[in-house]
Amino acid sequence: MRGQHEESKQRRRSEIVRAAVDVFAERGYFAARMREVAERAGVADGTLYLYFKGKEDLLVSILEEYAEAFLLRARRDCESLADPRDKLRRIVERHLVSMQNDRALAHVFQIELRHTRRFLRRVARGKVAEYLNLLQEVVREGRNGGVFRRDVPPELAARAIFGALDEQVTAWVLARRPGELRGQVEPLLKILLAGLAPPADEEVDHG
Amino acid sequence: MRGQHEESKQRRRSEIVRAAVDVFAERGYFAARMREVAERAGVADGTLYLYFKGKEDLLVSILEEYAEAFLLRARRDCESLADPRDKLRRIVERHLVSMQNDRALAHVFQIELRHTRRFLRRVARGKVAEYLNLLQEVVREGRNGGVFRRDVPPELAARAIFGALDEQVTAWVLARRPGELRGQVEPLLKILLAGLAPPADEEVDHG
Amino acid sequence: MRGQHEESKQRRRSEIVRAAVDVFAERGYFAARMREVAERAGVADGTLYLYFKGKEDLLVSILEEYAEAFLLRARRDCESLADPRDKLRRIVERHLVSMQNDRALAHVFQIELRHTRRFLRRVARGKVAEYLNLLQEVVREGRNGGVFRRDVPPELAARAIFGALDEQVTAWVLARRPGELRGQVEPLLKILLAGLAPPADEEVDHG
Amino acid sequence: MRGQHEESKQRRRSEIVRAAVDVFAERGYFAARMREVAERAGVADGTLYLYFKGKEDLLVSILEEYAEAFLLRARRDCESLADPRDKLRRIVERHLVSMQNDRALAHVFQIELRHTRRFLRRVARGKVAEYLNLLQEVVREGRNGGVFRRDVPPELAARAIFGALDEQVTAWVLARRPGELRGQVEPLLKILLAGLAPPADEEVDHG
DNA sequence: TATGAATGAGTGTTCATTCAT
DNA sequence: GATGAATGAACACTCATTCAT
Repeated sequence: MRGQHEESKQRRRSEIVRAAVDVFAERGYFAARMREVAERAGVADGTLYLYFKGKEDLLVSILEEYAEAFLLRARRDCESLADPRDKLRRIVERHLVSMQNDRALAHVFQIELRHTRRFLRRVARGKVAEYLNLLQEVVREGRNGGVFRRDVPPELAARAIFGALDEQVTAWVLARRPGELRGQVEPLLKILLAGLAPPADEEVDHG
Repeated sequence: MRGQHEESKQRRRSEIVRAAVDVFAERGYFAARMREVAERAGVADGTLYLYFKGKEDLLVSILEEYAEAFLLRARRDCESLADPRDKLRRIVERHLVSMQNDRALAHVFQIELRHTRRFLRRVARGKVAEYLNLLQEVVREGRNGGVFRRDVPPELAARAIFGALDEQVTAWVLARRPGELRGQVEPLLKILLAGLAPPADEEVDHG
Repeated sequence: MRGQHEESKQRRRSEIVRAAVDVFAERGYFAARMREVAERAGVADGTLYLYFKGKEDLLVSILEEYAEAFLLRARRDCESLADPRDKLRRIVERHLVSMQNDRALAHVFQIELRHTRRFLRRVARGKVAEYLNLLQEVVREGRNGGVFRRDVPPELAARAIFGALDEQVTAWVLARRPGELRGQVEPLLKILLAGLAPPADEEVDHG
Repeated sequence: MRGQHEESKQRRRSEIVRAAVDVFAERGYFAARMREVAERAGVADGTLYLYFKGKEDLLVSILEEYAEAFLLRARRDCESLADPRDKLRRIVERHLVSMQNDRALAHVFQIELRHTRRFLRRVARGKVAEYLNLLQEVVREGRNGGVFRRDVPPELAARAIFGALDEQVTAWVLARRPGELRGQVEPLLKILLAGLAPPADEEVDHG
């Protein structure tokens, strides 16, 4: 049957992507060997090329498979919540918890995906751009709703939020004895929400 | 004279480091060829190895030469100012302006220096750690002085500040049509200072 | 079929070893280029490394492939003969004739295999040691049988035999107009057999 | 004064040659660095080239300085003795004792001087050829005097003598726990003299 | 589809030698 | 003569990718 076939193909693809995450996290992208990915996935060298164009495509696929899923969940979260501050809260929480739940993946996201300018510009930042757009949207909503300040450009605010989050994760990934990421949700939110809150003297739009 | 000799040696070293910054920024660290660095610096291939152990040492030296200078200036700034909020303002300003003034260097800092976990952990993050320590110190002072909030760990706050700054620079480096980094100083400071300000309900230490 | 596969693999391996013998003999080990060996064997550069660890392993393999075969034949010869003098005669004959039949190989044996102390000690001399052991065994037998002198240590005698043989081959290999090695069998044997014969005044063991 | 100057120049030259012997013996010719030779001799890198054409010339000079001296002494020995058997005895003794007295030099002679065919043919074997000529001369005298056999070509006999000697030294140089070379003089002579003695049935020339 | 043997492009680094001082 | 900083040619090996089976 066709469907079954498709499904098994998809499953193998995912297995290979997972193997790549683990190998890239262990060895680093450049030191990682396609052969090792193949071995870990339980297939022959050549089989990798039936599913992926090459080594870089494998990296891209990691990003697509996992970042896409993350973005999807984040967008759904936002749809299900009304207050932009709640949306932000949920995003921060999901971001940190997701990373904590899969350290190998976090490693790949924080380090391996940032290798070359070309890659960064064309691929990785594409997903980051989507993420930044989502954050920007939330910020914009908050501005319009009067719960976030209007005196900073939403793009800048979105980048600040992402950067603050991103750096917590990077530090955690590189730490020899990593602590808890989840525990950083609340303190980080305090800073971000206070930082985004309208200043006392800000004129409010009284529709 | 010995001093003159030492001096000319140091000058040549710096010329090579500069050539490396430019080549690494243009091609990326891995795609960069030592030969190209040598040509750009106006020396023979082998001469590079009289001044540096190898390609990676060249990367490390970039970090050391420029990051060290940046840190030194940042520390001096802090010493010359009393209010932690002013210190933060000056650091943010210096960070963004320094990067804007040397885009090739910014490129190397934001992208090329993050290549491998080993390198990141052992070398690049060493300097970041120093920077984070400086930020942490400022935050701590602010807490003690009652101008910054006490309900978030200073390490986390420092990472949030650094991350927010870092992401602005990365976006600027990757942008096809980069705008002004300097113009982001004030809006970013608004967010950071508001985010760090003591909440209205925080108990204040009245010495 | 598995056997066929193994067989073809073995054949290719031998072809590469042969190519290496010829190239090493022509250019010398250090001046020889792996690329040239590959070309001569009709394979790609990288293929060499599927069969051998590297350039030195190729040298070792020459020794193993050919010296092993020589030693095997020499041992069989000895087993098939009773009189130690006949054994010696056969060894000398085989040694000189083998070399004469493959001058490129002789070149590699006499010169290229002696390059570095480390190599000599660990590898080449291992085979020489086996050869010396065989010669020693023959000498010892001759002593016990009363046909060889007892007043010299068998190890020394074995080395003298080997050295005398070896030097004939070296001279032949280096000669611009090499003569016949085979013709040296009889005169050399005269010296060796007379040199090893028990002296007139030696006490004989009358079982 | 000119003579003094020449003398000091000659002394420095010898110091460098000695340094080369030691470094080549320790590291092997190829692994040896000119810089190390210079350091050991207490001169700057460039100074080596005031005394020698290059690395290979240094090797040649070792041969010339030491082999020449050896040959000279050997020739004098022969002149001072009448009986060819005594000459052979003295040569064997000198050969083994000289080597034993300078193991580093022996190492260079037995191994490092045999590196490349070109070198071997043009240089090293030149000295060996002189040595072989001397041995041949002794053998020829012995033949004429009726004390050595006539049924083997003197060249072959000379090579057999040299080879037998040479192999004792090589084994000693490569031995991890080298014994005494001097002790091998007598047993080796027994074999050689017996091997060269006229066979019982040989017709004797009664001039 | 899957295999895995074969391919071959690509480069950092060493070190003998030179030569301006 | 002596120095030693500078030169630049030279090459084994890896590994992502292909393709005949």
